[in-house]
Amino acid sequence: MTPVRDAGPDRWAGEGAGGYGAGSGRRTGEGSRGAEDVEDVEDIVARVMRQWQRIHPELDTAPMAVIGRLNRCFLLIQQATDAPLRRHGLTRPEFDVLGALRRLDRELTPGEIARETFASGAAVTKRLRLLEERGLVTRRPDDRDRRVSHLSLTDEGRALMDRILPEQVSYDGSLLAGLDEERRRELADLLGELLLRLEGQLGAHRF
Amino acid sequence: MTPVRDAGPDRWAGEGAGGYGAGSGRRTGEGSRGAEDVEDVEDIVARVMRQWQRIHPELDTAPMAVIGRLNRCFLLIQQATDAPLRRHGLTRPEFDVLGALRRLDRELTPGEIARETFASGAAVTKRLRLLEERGLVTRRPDDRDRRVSHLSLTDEGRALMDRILPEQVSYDGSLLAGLDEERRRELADLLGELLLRLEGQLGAHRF
DNA sequence: ATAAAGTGTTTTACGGATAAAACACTTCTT
DNA sequence: AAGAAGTGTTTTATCCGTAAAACACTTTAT
Repeated sequence: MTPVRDAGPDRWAGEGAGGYGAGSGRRTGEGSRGAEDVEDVEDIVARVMRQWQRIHPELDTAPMAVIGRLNRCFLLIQQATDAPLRRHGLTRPEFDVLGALRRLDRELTPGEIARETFASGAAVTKRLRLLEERGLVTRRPDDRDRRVSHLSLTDEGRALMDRILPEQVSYDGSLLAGLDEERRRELADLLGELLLRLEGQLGAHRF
Repeated sequence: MTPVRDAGPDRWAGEGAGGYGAGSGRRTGEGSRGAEDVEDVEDIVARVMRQWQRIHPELDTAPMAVIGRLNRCFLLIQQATDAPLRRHGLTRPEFDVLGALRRLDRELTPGEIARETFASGAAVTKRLRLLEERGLVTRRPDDRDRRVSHLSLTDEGRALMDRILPEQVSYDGSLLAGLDEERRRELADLLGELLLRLEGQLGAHRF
């Protein structure tokens, strides 16, 4: 299972540089030789930072080094990981819904699913309709409160999820293959710290 | 300039957990005390990993620690940084177009802008129309090849960009405020390494 | 008991992005 | 000098997500 592109006529990347414009894919090096570890190759974000530095020499572009790269990594990873999902006929948001139902391993209301997957109620309504039509989830009315219903995976939905998840995780692992064990751990830790801070600052309004 | 939420009736986060479902914002700790550094608070991704571990004890969830957090950080940051842009009447993709024109500091064709901002040609066409109508960019026909035109910033467009960019960068800096200098550098380095590998694997088809 | 307020979900209107097709040229080939 | 291929850009049809409104209740207050 090798990470390959998804292709598509007009499109190639996942839309939106996200950061400060990102850059073209053209590499700096000349004739591409074997796997000679050149070590002075520049990633897209470094190139963009250099461009900005030239225009605004007084500007401290340091934040781009983190945020820009985060954006760009996300976009590349997102694009890569969407492909295997699509092969199973699922979009990522749909996968997220099924995933929430599977990992919490109980019935969920549409509202709970929305909160769990960080989606709007409206979006969840639509996804559930589709997933229900495809026989992956079922709905059971609440008998106390007739506004709400309880959703759960069908046997087929659960089977699909149990088939896809390990694939997806190991595919993700292959994307990280370039980094050794130690660095992956460091990266995970640093991102975890950042995430915790961000949740504190930005996610404060969720409770 | 404090990082605040964007609000919006139905919505709150930026849609799409991106990863393996992410989790609700409910913190694990009990009564929220002062700023006592509890240190054993769990981020959303850790919670989700724990949930999966319970369902599939044999599954190696390690990749989620990186990819899931990357996704989640991206989403939170994206949501946060879009707000100041919107206050200037710009969407992020529009900002990316203006940014490309500013930092490359020369005329660009629609195709070049598309490659530079990782957008589809169709999307760029629309954005350029809007930006042109707003007087932020101008179009000059090529006189060799009548298919192409050359775009550049108007004085107003350049002024806007020069006003916004430092704001945006320092805003981004404030999002990273939780991490000390050393960790920011480490994070930038690790992400840079990852990005380079990803570009090699996934971006191979761009040249 | 009834009205007012609140909550959970769905519907509607609309904007933005995409894939594919259509255009409008330019550049090769013979 | 045509005709065929290729290239850069725009248009079209369609999908998907959101914000806001609408529903369909339940709960609270009087």
